[in-house]
Amino acid sequence: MKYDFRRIEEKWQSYWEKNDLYTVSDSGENRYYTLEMFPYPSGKLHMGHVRNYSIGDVVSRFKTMNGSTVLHPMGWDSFGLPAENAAIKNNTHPNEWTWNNIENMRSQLKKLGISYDWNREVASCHPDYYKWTQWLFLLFYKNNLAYKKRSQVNWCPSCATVLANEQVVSGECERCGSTVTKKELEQWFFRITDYAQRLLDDLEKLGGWPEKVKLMQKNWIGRSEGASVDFAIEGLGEEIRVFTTRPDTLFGATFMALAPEHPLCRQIVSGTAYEKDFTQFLERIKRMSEIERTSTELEKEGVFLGKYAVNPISGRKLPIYAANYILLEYGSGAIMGVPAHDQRDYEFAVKYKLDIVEVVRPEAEEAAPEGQAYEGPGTMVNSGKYDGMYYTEAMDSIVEDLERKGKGKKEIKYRLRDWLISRQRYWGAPIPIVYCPDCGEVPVPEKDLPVILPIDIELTGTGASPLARSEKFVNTTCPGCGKPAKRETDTMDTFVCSSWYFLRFTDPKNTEAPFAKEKADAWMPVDQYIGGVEHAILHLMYARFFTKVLYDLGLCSCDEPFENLLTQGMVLKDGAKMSKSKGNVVSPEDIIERYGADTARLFILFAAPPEKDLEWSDQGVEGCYRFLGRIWRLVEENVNSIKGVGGMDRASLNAEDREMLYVINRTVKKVTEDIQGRFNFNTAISAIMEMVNALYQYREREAFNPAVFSEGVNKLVVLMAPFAPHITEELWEMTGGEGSVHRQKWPVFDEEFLVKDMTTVVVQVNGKVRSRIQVPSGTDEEELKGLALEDERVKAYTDGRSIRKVIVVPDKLVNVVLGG
RNA sequence: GCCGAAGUGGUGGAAUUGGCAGACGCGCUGGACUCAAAAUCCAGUGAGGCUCAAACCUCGUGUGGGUUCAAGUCCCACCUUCGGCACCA
Repeated sequence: MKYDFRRIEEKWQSYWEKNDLYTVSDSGENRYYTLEMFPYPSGKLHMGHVRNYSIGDVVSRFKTMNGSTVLHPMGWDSFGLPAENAAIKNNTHPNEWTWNNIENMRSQLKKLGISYDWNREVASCHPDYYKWTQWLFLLFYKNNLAYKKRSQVNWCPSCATVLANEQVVSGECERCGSTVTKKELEQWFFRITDYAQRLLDDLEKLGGWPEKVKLMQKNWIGRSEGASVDFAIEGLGEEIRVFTTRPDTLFGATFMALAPEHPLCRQIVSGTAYEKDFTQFLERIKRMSEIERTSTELEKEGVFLGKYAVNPISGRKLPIYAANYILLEYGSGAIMGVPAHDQRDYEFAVKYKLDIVEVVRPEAEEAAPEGQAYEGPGTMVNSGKYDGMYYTEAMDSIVEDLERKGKGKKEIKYRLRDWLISRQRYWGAPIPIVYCPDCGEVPVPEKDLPVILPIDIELTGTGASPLARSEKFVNTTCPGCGKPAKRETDTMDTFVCSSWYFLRFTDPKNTEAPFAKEKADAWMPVDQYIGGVEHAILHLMYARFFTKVLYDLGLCSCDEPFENLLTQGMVLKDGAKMSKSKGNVVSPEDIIERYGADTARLFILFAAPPEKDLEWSDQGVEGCYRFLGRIWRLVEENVNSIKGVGGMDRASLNAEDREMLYVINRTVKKVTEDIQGRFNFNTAISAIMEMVNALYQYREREAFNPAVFSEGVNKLVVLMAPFAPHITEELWEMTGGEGSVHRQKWPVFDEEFLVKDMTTVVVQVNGKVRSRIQVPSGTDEEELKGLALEDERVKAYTDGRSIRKVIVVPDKLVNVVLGG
């Protein structure tokens, strides 16, 4: 009988479904939560999905077989722009398009044979889900963590929506690549900056996260320690507040620079001869795109505003400029210019012929650079009473003096900004707020949730949000006074929906709350989270933020959502990411059709360790298919010598039987360690391949022991089960196994067979391998040394030469070091 | 510019704590089976030298140095590729 993967895979998939094999109960022992990042339902699985879910499935099945009760759910991150774009393009409705895609992808996932508990499926675009996304918004709102403000925001002209900072990639829209511009709008924000320090500190708790991801988050949060300093403006009752990380260089400040959009600029020039120049400058800056504006290449430029500020300690008068390299959003949008010790200020000072005053002198005279700023450590000069202090000492001292005068204080700034969550798009969770002419901004009462996203709308793809044009949606009554009012028409960023889905999976059908605390506490945190590294900042930071807020408000008992994180590499073809435009896409459907899901999974796990990029190889797939065929034949052709064979009689085992048992047990050990300790599925699979080769050889022997062979085949089928779940079910049944192979206990190795009687010890002379000797295991150092020196091959080298020393590593190696 | 990761045969990759470099797979070569092919099975396969053959010898993990009895692995300098951040004061 041939290996008929189609028949086998269909048979067992329906068996699993009929027998609820993967339905998990909340009350199980040793709870373990495996989670793969839920997909956007684009319509078709790609190889990245296959890789992600195959990894998660091995972990889940392995944990289950090791006695854990495993929660392994799947759902859909199903709000978002592509649905709208596709709907306009194909003249369908986002709702219809999305649900069709979900249908398709679910059936593809089932064909892959992943062990999901489908009873827990959620979709973020379903009212039963987004009701609670809205509920959480209101929770944030009530706790002053959601607020609306007018601000300069990133605007994508093509998507006609605002973007979060995190969604702007080098000045371009993450989604469509259009140049992002700035726009001043009223927008909703989440106060993630309140959590900046905790998000940073708690990275240390995440021992199971890759260092790389933690570092990326750390850089993104961007904590800088420094001081704020207030400079009085001469002839104007105002002060300029600056932020600096180098308060020690206060005496080196020779000018002030403000962001052109800084409100003080207008105030300073208002009604003066400088107003015209400034206005022209500001207009020019505003016309520039985000990329141009923030490019390091851009020449530093500014205009003098006609007034001076006063250094609060030295009393020096500093001309005030508006400068293009100062960002309104960072710090206080203003700086003190210290040309001698900041490269940017230096360039600006050279251009406008401003003074350059050295205040920090490097230890070694020659270390002071020519024609650029010195940003390193040193001793204070030209700084009055601070002269001679080491710069760190001067920092403390100057800040103390500023504090005493009420002109400054220690301060910590973060690069992280508040999270802009409103979008002027249709296909998202409506923000549950009503605007009443009398009561103002009113949250929708909990009992009125969800605010249903209307399905009967018109999508044109241009202009304002489609919701804004839906009279039926917009016009409502005020929950407070009952008079006519208007709904908020912005929807939430889809990252809001995906910031809590892992909690919903613990209690997916709850109609009273987003999730019950006991249920969340029973499963959370996620023991193993798996997904692409592209979410290292956005999703993972937002999910951490949400979890911390929910923890603070008593909704759950964990304050970090993901205990262990595995970031998988990309699937490449010909060295490049698979993409339609490159025409190098390999479709999972085709591979499953030709070789079966087991082969597809096996290849993708075998070709590379999970965190590295994986090069797709059609021939590699063939190889894995051949390997499954080899296992199939090994079992099928010998089924009679496997079935009904009694237990092993240990007393009657010969050396060859023991060698076979050594391989079997070594394989069990290695596969176990490779899966649980390091997720190195590639080496686990290669160890199984070696065992299969050994079993074939053992079977060829005339006097093979059926009990030993049967033992080997039995272990083989169980070890392969997490990788190739269908074929192993069939083989398990064929060899007379009871129940599902996936309900079997994970094998344990027998220490007895791992101890070999004889060991090969390598003998080196001066570090080069010259011989090998067979010795009883555990031979002591002295004896090994003697045996090595007596060896004929070794003697040929040592003859007539003095032996300086002999290094002995028992059971492994002897190195004879010759003198002279 | 700053931060980080990686570089091993023809190829994907092994080598887990400094201890036999190249496991396993792919490809290739030869053989068996076959009328033939496919499939399958068996053997070989880092480079070079020596040899009828085997044994054996030399070189070899991006480059150059170093530490060590012993280095793909540790240290220093550099090159290349990839990823993240980027006028963040």
